Amino acid sequence: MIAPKYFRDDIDVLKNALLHRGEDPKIADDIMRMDMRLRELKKKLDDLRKQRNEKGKLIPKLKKEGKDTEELLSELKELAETIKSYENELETLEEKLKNALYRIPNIPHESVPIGKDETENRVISEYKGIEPLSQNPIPHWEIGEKLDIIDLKVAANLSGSRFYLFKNFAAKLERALLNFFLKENEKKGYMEILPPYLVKEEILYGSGQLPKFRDELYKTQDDLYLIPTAEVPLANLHRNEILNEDDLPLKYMSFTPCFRREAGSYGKDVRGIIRLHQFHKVELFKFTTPETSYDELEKMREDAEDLLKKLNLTYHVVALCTGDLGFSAAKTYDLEVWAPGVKRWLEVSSISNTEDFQARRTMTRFRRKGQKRPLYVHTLNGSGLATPRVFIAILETYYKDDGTIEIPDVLKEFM
RNA sequence: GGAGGGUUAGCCUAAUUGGUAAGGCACCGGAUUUGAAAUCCGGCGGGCUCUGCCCUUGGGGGUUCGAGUCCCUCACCCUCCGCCA
Repeated sequence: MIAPKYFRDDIDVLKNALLHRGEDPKIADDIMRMDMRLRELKKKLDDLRKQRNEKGKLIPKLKKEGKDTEELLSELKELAETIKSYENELETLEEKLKNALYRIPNIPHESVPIGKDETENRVISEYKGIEPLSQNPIPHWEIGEKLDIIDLKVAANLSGSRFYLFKNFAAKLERALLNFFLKENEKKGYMEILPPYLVKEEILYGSGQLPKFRDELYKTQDDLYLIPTAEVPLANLHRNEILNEDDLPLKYMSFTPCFRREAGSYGKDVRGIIRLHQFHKVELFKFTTPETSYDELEKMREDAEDLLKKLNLTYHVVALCTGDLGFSAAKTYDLEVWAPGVKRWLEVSSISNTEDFQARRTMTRFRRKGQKRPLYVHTLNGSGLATPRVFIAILETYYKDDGTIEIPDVLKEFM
């Protein structure tokens, strides 16, 4: 959530940010107008409440002295009604302002390239892994069928399209990958959290999925939502807390399934297991101070890259442009792995600094030594990493023409 | 699902028939000290346009001039019963 007070002097900063993201900048005017009226109302209410408190204290005093309180009581009754009506107006306005603010995306960092959509993203580095072991790499679904380890037909019978079912070697390889990720990340100081997979609505407001992306979420009859990523529970881990500066940065990771409705992606990635309603991911998450968050972003990117390097896979790093940036992010790197069978770059990690955007929504703060006022932390998230997309790259890269799959060395202990 | 008990600032604990949240511990800063302990002073929920004011007793609502206190409702925790991997 953005803070209106930062734009009081220069509303164009906000308008430009909205423009670069492809949003209507007009909403900025509405917000500043509401912000101004809100402050007026608060001031007015403060004064009225002060009057009420001061005069109310006189009542027991007058009674003790045996004096008549009737006149004062009727005055106070009127005052109470005035206060009530201002309170009603304030409440309505706060609701309206919050509603508007909840729908404003984060302000892009100055280093983010300006662009309208994903075509203007920038590839900033490329890592060359092992050459495909097959002369003529084939798509993972063909490998899966040949070896009888992926059964999309049964998955469709059980759950419909965009679900997968792994058998035997495939099931083991996916599990090995996830265990490998967890072990490597733990070495880098991320503490493992196993969170609930069902969360309350307000938790999704905190991380930024709601109110704008309701269509992407599965909701249960008890008004709990299936998490689309472990970022959701992790971002809310220290909700309403004031952390110690000495404890920062806090580094967490979670392995969870991720559930996404993928509404509006009909006809996209229909073959194979590239786009799914359920997949698995190890998520990395950090709570940092404002001045270290961009260094921590680079470190998190290196941590995620390290996993792909150890698997010896070809990948590149993409700096997202303003038009392709996610709602909560101020800056994002995508890691895309090369899948030689489908001949495509597949996004396996999206690493973002949300600055204080989520912290404002979740009220996650820290106190600096010797300072009274608590400050908002910065939060960062990134996959480290997601299956089965990494699985796809491994299958298509390590499949040999003799019909066997070589297992990367680092995975052997997990098989 | 049913019955009962509970929730006051990081923790612990008060608050006459309803009168405007009192203390303790811990922690932080300062004084004192060769240093430490002890002691003393100050701070120790949040916000603001900050000499001051407003809000804050699990959340929301109601009664009232005024609610920690009375009423309704929800959440969470504990105990027991039932069901259950």
